[in-house]
Amino acid sequence: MQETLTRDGTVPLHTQIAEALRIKIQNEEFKEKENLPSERELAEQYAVSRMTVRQALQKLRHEGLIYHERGIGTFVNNRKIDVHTRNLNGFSEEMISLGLKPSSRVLTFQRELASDEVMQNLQLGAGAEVFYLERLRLADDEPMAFERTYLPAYLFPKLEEFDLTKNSLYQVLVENYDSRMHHAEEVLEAAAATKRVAEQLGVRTGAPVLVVRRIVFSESNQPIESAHTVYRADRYRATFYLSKNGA
Amino acid sequence: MQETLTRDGTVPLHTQIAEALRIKIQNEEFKEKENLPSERELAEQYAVSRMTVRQALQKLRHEGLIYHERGIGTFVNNRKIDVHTRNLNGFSEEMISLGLKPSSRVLTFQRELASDEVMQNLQLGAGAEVFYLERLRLADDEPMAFERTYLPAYLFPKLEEFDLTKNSLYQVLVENYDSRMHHAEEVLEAAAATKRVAEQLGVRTGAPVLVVRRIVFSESNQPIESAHTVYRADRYRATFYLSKNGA
DNA sequence: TTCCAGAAGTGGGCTAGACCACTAGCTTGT
DNA sequence: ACAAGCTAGTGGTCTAGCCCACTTCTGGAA
Repeated sequence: MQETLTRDGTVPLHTQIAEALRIKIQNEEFKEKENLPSERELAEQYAVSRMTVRQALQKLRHEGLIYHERGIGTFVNNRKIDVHTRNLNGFSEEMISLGLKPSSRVLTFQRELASDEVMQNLQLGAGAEVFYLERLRLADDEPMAFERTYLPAYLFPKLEEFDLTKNSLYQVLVENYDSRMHHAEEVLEAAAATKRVAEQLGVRTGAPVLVVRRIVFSESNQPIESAHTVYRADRYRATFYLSKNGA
Repeated sequence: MQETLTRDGTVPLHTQIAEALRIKIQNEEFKEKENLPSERELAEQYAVSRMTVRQALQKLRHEGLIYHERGIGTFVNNRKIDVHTRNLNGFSEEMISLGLKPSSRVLTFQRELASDEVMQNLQLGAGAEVFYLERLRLADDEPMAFERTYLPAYLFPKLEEFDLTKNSLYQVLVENYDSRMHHAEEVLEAAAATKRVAEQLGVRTGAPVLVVRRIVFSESNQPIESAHTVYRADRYRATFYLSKNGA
């Protein structure tokens, strides 16, 4: 049973193998035997070295899709479907994955001097300018969150020309500035809605809200965005997946 | 400059190398040149194969300590210190890492029939029994959180004999049942404090609180614990680190 | 029938090479 | 002075093996 891989060097073999296995896992093709073929079997099937197979498996293990048991084999992690694990996506992508229709109402969008807090978050020098974007985020046309976003102005020239009502901010950044987010720090806390936020969200003043502060970094660890999002507690909850050591 | 490793097979070489490099990074020994030696140099220094070095580096890269630039080299990620990233630790460990003194007041500790929700969370069958542990968690002798914990009774016989006022629950589980947590799912939401919780936490009824629901799994993906923790919003915030794809 | 030793199979670890794409700096020719 | 091309060095990928610790199964001895 020879599986075929593209060997023109455009896509690494271990990536192709990982993708192929990921699909088979999603289709539950291993469910009968409850486990994957051994590393040596896979190496033979794909006609690659065992090290390459191990590299592919490691990727899947890191994602929590599979786990190894020494001396026994490799197994599919049949944990309940990730209803929605919070990851490095923007609001739009997140709502879509939840089956909701995202939209935005831009309340403010201007270039301004960075405040001390923003300067520190974005690691900017004194006098640096930022884009300030204030949006009401809707899901199925109902208010879901109130968001304040700061972006270093020098990184995104002419950002003001884009329509952020329809487009995902992250999409604009990737497509027009080739700016990809790589990792982020988030701080979550509970708070009571202030008068202004309560009015926008359509809840009473003092109602509980979930506040998420997020700083997004590029691959070279440069801060790209600093955001402050206030979610309605009755409509939103954040799900995380935690793992030990990561190995 | 030959670095020495223990080669008796007790600790994998790549682990030793990763540890050695981690220490050097923390001591900022690479700061002058701003980068690490090349993989080939490291292989020579430690007298191992380059693949082994790469394995060590991959571990560090996963932790966000370093990053690679193709054709250039490997660099230390000089991001600000992780003040406190939420990870798979219990309350006690978390408070200690924050520099606070943890303690507990056990309000309830009994064996009981699992409710439907708990049954589902812990993947138990009908009629299964669980330990129910209700604790007020203190930091520096001030109320920080109100916690309800459920554990499958069949996994932890005689759990009732331990003093959970002084000891960390996770410590008891590891030391006495060899039960190690491997990963967890957490759901965070904001809420208003109920009367009972408010009294225990010493806040007014309706004050905002951060509710964390956590299910902890073993390495073989078996649910070990289901917890529901209500944190005072004015004393606690949760910090997470998010990364793309994990590669 | 029971028990135990061995064999076979598994993932974990490691080696000593190889070729590739990419970057930066140097050299050389204009 | 400048640009083009070369070269050395880097991480990315891959190979074809090897030994180890561990589990499970199986067949033979007690």
